[in-house]
Amino acid sequence: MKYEYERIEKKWQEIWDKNKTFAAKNDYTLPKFYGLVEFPYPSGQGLHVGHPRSYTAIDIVARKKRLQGYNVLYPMGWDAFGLPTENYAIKNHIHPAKVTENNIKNFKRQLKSLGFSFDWDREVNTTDPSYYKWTQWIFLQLYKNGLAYKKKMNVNWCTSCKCVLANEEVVNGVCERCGNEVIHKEKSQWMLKITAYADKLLKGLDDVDFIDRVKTQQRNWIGRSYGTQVTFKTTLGDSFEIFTTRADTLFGATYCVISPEHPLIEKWKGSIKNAEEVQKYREESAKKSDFERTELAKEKTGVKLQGVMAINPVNNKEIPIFISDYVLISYGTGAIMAVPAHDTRDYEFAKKFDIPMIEVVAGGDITKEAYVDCNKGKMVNSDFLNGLSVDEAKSKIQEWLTEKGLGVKKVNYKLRDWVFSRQRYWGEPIPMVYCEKCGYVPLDESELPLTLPNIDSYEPTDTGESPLAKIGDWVNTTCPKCGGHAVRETDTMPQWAGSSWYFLRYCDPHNDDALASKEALRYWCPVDWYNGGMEHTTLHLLYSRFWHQFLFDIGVVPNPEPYSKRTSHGMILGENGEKMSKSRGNVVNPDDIVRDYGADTMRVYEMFLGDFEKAAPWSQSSIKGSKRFLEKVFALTDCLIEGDEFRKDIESDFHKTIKKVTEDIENLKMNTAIASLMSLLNTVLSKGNINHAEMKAFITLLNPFAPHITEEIWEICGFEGMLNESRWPTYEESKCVDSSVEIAVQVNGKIKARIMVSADISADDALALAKAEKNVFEAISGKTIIKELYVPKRLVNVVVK
RNA sequence: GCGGGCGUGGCGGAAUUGGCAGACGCGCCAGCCUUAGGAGCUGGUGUCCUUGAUGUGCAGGUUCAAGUCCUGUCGCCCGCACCA
Repeated sequence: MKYEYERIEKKWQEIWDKNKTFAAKNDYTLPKFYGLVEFPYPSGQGLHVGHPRSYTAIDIVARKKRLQGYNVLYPMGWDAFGLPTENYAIKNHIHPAKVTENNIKNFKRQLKSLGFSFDWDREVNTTDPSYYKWTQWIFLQLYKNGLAYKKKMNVNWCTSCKCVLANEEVVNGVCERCGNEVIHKEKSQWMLKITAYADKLLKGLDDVDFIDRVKTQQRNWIGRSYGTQVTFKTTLGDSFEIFTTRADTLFGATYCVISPEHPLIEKWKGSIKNAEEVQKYREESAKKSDFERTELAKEKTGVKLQGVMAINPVNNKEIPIFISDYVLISYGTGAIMAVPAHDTRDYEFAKKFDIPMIEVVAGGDITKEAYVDCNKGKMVNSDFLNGLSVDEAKSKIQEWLTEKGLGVKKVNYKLRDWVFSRQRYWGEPIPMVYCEKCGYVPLDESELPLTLPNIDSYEPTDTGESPLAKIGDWVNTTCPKCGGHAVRETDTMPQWAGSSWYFLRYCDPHNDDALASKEALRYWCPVDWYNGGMEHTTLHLLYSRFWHQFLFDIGVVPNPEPYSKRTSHGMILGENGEKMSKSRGNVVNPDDIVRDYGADTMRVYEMFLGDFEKAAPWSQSSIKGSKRFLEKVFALTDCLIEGDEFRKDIESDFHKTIKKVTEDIENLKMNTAIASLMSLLNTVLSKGNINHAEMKAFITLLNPFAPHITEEIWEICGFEGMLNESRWPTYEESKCVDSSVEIAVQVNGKIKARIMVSADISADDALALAKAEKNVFEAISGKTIIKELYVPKRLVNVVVK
């Protein structure tokens, strides 16, 4: 019989749709499994072959779990707010809502054509007012708990999107989305106080099963460091604070540096003799974009302040103060003490400005370079610290500073608060109004959702105001507090808002009274397994953990952490090994693959093409291998024979494969799971036929990977019911071993022979058999045996001299 | 610079975690079938000269035994990037 994938796949997709085969049950007594993949942004380009890599992998897990008796929730939805849609809408004069609707339709068709077992009854859409009502509700809770605030600040401004970006959205000084220049602009923005959760976000990582690189990346991003905040007095009679992790080197501090944005400069204006020069430097660094600033990072610049000196608290020596943009206003106190002998940046700066150095840790050669990694050295030139190790000196100086009230222990983070407002149309309106009398006032929860007004023109403005600002009817409103005139906030939320909690909505997607019922959340949360891209580690993944921990703190969700387990897939590259992109012309369209090879082949191929976690190039010729495999599997229906048990001679092959596939799926080793199924198929084919028991086991194991063809074979064979209602096969450990095995015989570690022995042979017998082999006998005769080893089921090694 | 990861046939990749390197697939070669093959089937396929040597980026080391562990070194990828 010919393998007609097109007919078979269409047939089963319709049956699954009609029967709602994969709808999660609302029976909260069953053991549950919640598998999650990142819901896509429905772009105009349609599905990328990268999407199915992640979706197929968790689909395989979900389908296996169902066969193992779990109540499985495997949902799908649309992260549909966002700039590309808005830009497309502007260009083509179609409303973004309409563009979104069309794109979703196309995405949904594509996803369905791949046979994913999503529960389509729970589909969510972040642009649906009944959904973003709850996104806005969460924002109000954040506001009421002091975690949302408005602040005038220097923000990242994308010159092309005409919109503010979060720090996480600026990549190498350019806009993450469009690649255009990002500059600094002073604007008043809504901020979310993610820094208040820095410690919780770090601590939570200890309790979850995330792959290490995700944990490490989040830890580095949060960037906690322990140090000391030290007070430096100045010759003007005032003082300022610096932050250092190396208080032990205080005696080596020969100057201080403050950031160009530091408020002290304004304060000292009257006393600074070179005010003009200083002002010029400040203006220059303000003009620099992030990109320029990092580019120029190699050569240090700065200006010495004339007329004010800092006083080193440990020895009361006067040292100069510089301003330089290598000190960031956003980290620590925006001021540092510089120890050129033991810090490479300070060293470089001191060389350029000819500032003296004092070695305070012996062991390096400071005429050549800064001695930074000096844990082995002893303190010198440091008065009461002399002779101590660095660690000893750290605690001693800390004690001393505390006693004199000159320095306190301090923890600093690299993490910044989250810039939450965007000056664009296609996002959730922020449910706040501004009243002249009352200031910012939150909308009453009963007013939610605050829907986006339907307008004709949503072009961004050059002034940096949201397009919503132009709609008088919408903007002008009354103050919920005093009833007087007020104006609405016209900025919208960033795309990350809707995706920060979507997995909660899947639990109970049609609830009008809450983001989801308590019962549903208690049953389904946390997500048991979440797979997604590494690129979201410090964006979506971190943001959603923050929101979730907050929702836990206010009693909305039952667990502090949203995801028990997080894995990540590698990218699928173009055939030439480069990233797939339109401009490189190496894009593969999933529709073409489904049409030419079938969904099952596509699924098997994407799982077989390499290590799941690593990037792998697409290979059009390799797909054929997966197609051939499925064709051979289908042809098994022509050689089916009776038999309700595995035949003895191939029984262990089946048990071993069941074990391997079962374990490999849990470890995302889909490539080796498929390889073992291919091997088993080859074994069966060499026998010439397959019996009922063997067929059932084989196609059940293959079902999660290739669901359509296996369901069809089940029907052709006349097995009872449907495959998706059957059970995952089990194995017996005792039957996974062969009774006799081939072992290698080595003499001095070199292979001389291979012999068949029974699996439970004794060491003595194995050695005796081995030494009787001709090659072995010749190699050892006349020599002294020093050592004899037998590694059960592996090898024998005879060591001679 | 810091952090994470990786180097195995012509290619994608396996290797029970120290125990027969190259599973499985692609490609390639030969044969069969065919008017034909970008189809199918069978067999072969790390390298080198036949015997049997050799082989996991390179150089050392530990061990009866190293792709796997240790030291050094070279190269590549990802993330962060003046975080004091």
